[in-house]
Amino acid sequence: MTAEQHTYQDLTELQLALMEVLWEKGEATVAEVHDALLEGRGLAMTTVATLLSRLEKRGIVVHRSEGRQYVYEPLVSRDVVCDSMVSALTDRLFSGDVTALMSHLLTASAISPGDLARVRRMIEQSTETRHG
Amino acid sequence: MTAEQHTYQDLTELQLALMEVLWEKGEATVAEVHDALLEGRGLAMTTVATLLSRLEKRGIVVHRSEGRQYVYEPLVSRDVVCDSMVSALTDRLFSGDVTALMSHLLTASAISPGDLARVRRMIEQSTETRHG
DNA sequence: CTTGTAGTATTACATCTGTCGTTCTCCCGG
DNA sequence: CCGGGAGAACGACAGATGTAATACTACAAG
Repeated sequence: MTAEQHTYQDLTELQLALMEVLWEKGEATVAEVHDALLEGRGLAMTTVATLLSRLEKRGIVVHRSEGRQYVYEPLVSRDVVCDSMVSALTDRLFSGDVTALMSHLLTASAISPGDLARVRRMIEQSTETRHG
Repeated sequence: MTAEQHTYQDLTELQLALMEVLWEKGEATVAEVHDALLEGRGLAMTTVATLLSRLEKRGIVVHRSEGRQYVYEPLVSRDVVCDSMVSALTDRLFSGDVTALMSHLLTASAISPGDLARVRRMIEQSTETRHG
């Protein structure tokens, strides 16, 4: 349990949207990210460029030049970000108690019986994996 | 499934800390909140006052005057905030799929066998509650 | 060599957050 | 009636974020 440094890599909705594009494509030019985001939000190209460069300043992505374009590529995996953000929430709201989060999900939240069954199956698998 | 309005009440770590005090005490003066937070962070009284008034502007707390002091009191329950923040995360990271979050918690995260057992018990209870 | 243009770099601005210092006010003790 | 304090009101400032206009640059076509 050497996990004690509080360096959550929390991303906002918009930042996550950009990253999502990079994660999916592996890498992408500013224009490509812009196009991929066009569905839904009408951001200017310069806006996307700004966002991307800020993300780079934070060490979350890097770019290389290709011709006169920048090709961005993620430096952190989706999994790492998920872990980080879920952990942050668990810490903030439930003092780091994962089961408390689970409990919340199972009760307060609107979870359908079908979901419940699926989750139960997941748990069983998890248990087996551990045992075997 | 009429849950489609995106009005998450997301609170930051610090804002949550303030709220935690109010939720615990039911209500509190600025000084009381300040004192309760002193352990760990050394915020100035004015800082706490500012934070609290900003929270009020957002409709999350209210205050009444008592003598020459302000007594703040929460307007939203802890549960509502938890719901909101967990939903926000689920939406952002897993497109609203609660089971995906669960799955993440069961695999990627460090969850102990004991926790797993506890969760399984919770699931069983949940199922029974639904059926019975 | 000139110019249009695609694409990056720079600058800007509003809002939110964390953090106070300073000022204003009003009540208590003398 | 007056001065000191306790506490609220106001204003400030820096950093992050969302959003973009404008300026600059370098290459391709003529």
